[in-house]
Amino acid sequence: MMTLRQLRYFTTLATVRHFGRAAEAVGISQPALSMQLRDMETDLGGALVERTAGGVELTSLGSEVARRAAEILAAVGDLEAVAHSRRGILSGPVTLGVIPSVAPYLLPRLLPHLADAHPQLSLHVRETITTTLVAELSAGELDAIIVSLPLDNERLAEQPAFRDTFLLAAPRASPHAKRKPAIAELIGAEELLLLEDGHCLRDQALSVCQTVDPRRLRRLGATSLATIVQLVAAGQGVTLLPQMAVATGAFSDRRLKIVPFAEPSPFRTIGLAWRKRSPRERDFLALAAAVEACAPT
Amino acid sequence: MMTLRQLRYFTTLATVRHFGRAAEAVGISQPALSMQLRDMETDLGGALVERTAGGVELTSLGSEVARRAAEILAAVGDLEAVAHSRRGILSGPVTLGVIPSVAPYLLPRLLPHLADAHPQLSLHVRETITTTLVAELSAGELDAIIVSLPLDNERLAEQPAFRDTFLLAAPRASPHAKRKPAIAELIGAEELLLLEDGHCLRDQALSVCQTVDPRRLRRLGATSLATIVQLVAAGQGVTLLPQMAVATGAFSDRRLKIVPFAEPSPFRTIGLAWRKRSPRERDFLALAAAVEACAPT
DNA sequence: TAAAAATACTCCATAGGTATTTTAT
DNA sequence: ATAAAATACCTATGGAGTATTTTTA
Repeated sequence: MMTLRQLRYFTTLATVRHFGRAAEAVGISQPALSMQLRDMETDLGGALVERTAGGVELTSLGSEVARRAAEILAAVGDLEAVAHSRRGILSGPVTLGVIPSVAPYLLPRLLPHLADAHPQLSLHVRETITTTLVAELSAGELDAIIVSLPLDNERLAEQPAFRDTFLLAAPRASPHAKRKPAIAELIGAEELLLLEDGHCLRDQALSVCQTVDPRRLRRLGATSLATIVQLVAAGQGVTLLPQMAVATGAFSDRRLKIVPFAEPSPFRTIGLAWRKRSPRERDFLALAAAVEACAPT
Repeated sequence: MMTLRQLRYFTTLATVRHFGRAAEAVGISQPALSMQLRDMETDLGGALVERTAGGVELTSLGSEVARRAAEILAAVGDLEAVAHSRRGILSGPVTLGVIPSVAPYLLPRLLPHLADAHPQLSLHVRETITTTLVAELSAGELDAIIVSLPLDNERLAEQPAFRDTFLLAAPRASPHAKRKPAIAELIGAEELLLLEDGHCLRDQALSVCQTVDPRRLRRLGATSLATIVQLVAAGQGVTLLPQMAVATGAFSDRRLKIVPFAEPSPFRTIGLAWRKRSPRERDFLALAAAVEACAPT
């Protein structure tokens, strides 16, 4: 008789295509996974994978079964989710992804707030760039993500939480620090310091500074705003900071001047996204409201 | 962690609403079912049923979960079905329902034919009236049914197999036996002998003999054509027989005369029906073809 | 008090671990 | 020759059975 355990193991194997690594992924030994798969193949009356050196390939039956198994597991996940959400808003396990330019400034306020307002909520947070978050969200590894909206993804639902305006950070001695409001067009490509490729903040800053040629930027490989700001404070250039980062006071360096742009200020919209067919929409709307309440201003 | 076993047990409990009888239905003891349900409720974090004297009632969460569980189990059944059907056409287990006015004349030819042509097929046959068959088919207890078409059911797919014309069976001495072709309008309500209510053959015969007032029919409570024919042979009246029943030679009684009606002969269409979303359509089309090949003429 | 579900306990089937062998490139 | 999956064997978790108690109408 078919079991969900078998479906879980098999979908992992279908993704990883390697018995050993799939076993590790589901937290069992390789022989245990081999056994379960053998039982499943006996049950279904046909091979699901072709054993090759260097791993496994799915048979045509295997891909069909993998597709259906994924749907079934998603339906089971939804069933559990509805049940949990019935216990009250924002209770039960939620796995949340957050972009790096938001996480360090939002989470210190959001997490205590949620722990207080929703003690039944068990929140797991993962921090990485938008494209990875969207992939993991779509794959069901995350329940919701906090990113810059819109995502323009058919299968995801979105809820804006707050507007995050951009400010210019410049060394106190720099001509940019004297000028108020700041003028994006006066920023040179050689002085603009940005996070490495893949970070949405980089793309947003570039769309604000449209006169800057991305190819002429300095290659920094910086993965955190704190690093960039240290460079700015040391007089190495200027950067754009999201207001929420400034508001936390993390960058109150004496050597640094934070200057707003002219109205209408450039901004990005931070909000929540989740899979459209998720039965926990109510939870996610509540979560978005909590994010708005915790947004540093 | 949720298991399919729990879903299977719970959907049964949700149907029969009684721990003891649900346990019996799934073939385990009552305490075993209680345990599984308790685990499931712990898992989901809420009560699924309210324990009352005289049985159980579903909570609102319970009905939601039951609905989703049924869908999941159906999806699992489909997954298994596709897998089995990949092994070749008409292989694996198939549960087939057949109406009583067809079963005894079709099955003696169909079953050996299938056993020969599709040795991998494991066929379970159930015989009852159309309304019951449709209910069991919809509930997933049957995979396909052989009935008189059309059923006019949104969720079912149909495939006609053969045309079954009606013939008049009368005592050799009766005036009906002298007349050829037979004339439906000359049959009186007091002489027409039919199967009891619920049998589609009864309704079909009545639509052929539109001059007969159903309320004036004799109440026989007969559940088999053989019984009716015995009464006809004994001179108690006349009846309509499907050609397939006549063709098997089961009713070659000396005292009996079988007379065709004028062209175009009245007829019914016998065919197969199955759930539209079933992944075994290929199998059922093949089965319908086998039925056509085995139709007695 | 009678019917039904929950609890207590015992047993065994099976999922899973470790060690090893087989297989395929 | 090497990496990967299958097999062998052992352990332990948990599913299920019987007997019994608790609950509720």
